[in-house]
Amino acid sequence: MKAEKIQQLNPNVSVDCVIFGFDFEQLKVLLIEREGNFEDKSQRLALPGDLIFNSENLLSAAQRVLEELTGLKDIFLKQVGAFGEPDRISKETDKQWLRSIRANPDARVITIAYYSLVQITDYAPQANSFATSANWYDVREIEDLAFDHYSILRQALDQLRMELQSRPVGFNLMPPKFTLGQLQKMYEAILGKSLDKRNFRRKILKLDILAPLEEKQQEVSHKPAQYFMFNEENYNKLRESGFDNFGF
Amino acid sequence: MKAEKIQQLNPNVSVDCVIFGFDFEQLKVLLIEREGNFEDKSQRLALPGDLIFNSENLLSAAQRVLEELTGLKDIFLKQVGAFGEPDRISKETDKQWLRSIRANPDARVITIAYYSLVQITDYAPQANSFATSANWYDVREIEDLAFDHYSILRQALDQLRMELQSRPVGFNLMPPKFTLGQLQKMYEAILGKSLDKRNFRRKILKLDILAPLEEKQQEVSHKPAQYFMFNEENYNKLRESGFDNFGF
DNA sequence: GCAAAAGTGTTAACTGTACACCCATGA
DNA sequence: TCATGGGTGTACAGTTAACACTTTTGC
Repeated sequence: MKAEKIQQLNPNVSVDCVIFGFDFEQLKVLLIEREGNFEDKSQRLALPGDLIFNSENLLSAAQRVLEELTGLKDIFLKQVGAFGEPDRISKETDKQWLRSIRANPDARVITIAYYSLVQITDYAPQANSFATSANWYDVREIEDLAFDHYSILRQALDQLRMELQSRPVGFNLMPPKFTLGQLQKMYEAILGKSLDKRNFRRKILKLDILAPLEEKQQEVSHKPAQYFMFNEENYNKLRESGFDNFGF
Repeated sequence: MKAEKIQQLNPNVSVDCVIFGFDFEQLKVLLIEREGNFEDKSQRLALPGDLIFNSENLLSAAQRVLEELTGLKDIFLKQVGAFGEPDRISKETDKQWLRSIRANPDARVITIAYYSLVQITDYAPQANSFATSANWYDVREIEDLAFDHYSILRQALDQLRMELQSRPVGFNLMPPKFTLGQLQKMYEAILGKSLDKRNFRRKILKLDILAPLEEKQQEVSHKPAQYFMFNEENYNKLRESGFDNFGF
């Protein structure tokens, strides 16, 4: 590191990132595995997060920490909210772990959570810093996490579901070309319920944000599906304005 | 103050409260006026807010601070989010003011904003602490505030509008008995647009959360309106579940 | 009798939802 | 030929949105 102005960590404020991905089957979330002895595997897993520097804003801090811990760069993050019960760090294993990495392990910390959606295939997370690994986990299979991260995850998921009903956000999870069946599976994975195929297609197509490609699926053992891509212009327009009624 | 355990202020985390009220005409917000010399009146006005204690959770801190500054007690608050650009305290008048009241006036502060809705008639705000007065201001007339409070206010208002379309939240702003005309005015004040009377009534009544009273308006120089009150049971049910489609 | 807000229905367009069969492909 | 997911249309119910006149009261 060059002799830049000293980056001073703020002992009381951290950021945590809830990064969702989709593998055409299930909704996934990116978690880091921490060093140390944890009886329960769930306690070893945590959202990528760390203290902020005094000189950076919250969003940049979240982006920096995300990159440091997982290698993911330039991710669009959206704030979920602030979390910070005084007894947030009540689990003994978490206390021990903090003592091993922090200058001021007993400080009251409030954390600002952010969430994002990425295409899993675009990012190969790589652990750095105090994470021993960074991996995708099926959201449905997570029952607890370190600190209060489980409740942060739940709330981020709630917010994602809400957002999905008013904006075409979820499309971030899709690769550049995709089939309507894949898109529907994404909606189903996020909302946690199955949808009617015909109604889904009609509704999605009416938004006028998809453009069909010439290309079709190949080497699938069923009728090959049409590929689609986004009509970027209309897509962005709709992202800003939102739609009034888009409940499934 | 008794010899309780020492309450230690956290120098880096504050809370701010956006309290909305309705006077049957306009949407109001509760602001405190600060001591000191401010060229611009808008810079004298601020949201009620202050640093948190290390021992209290964020919500309790917001409730405590609100009571200290305005006398309002037991208000249900809802989190808007965290705000905290490093240059949040960029205005010279704000810096000076902080030096006059804070032990550590140059610390980086991030603030967690909360909002609420109250019946103006129920609360007579009384200034305390460093507020010289606490008063209701017409939201439409506010063009700027101290610190970054103006953008916090805008965001709280956006959230209130969104909430209003999915839950019967706004009803908190009404007194125990009210007319449908008054209720409609509240919706119009919050949403900032006028609504069709017949459609409004039909929609609201179908929610089945209002109960007509025997009583009618008196001494009004037009046809007296029926008074209504809430059907508490159905109202609470609907508050929890929300409604799918309630756009105006 | 006039001003002011209350109260009241209908229609047309649109939206949501439920539902079943044939098609193209690889194995 | 079978298994798999792709692709398609219709009918009914419910919801939205636009719109105008009569009523009751105080002055």
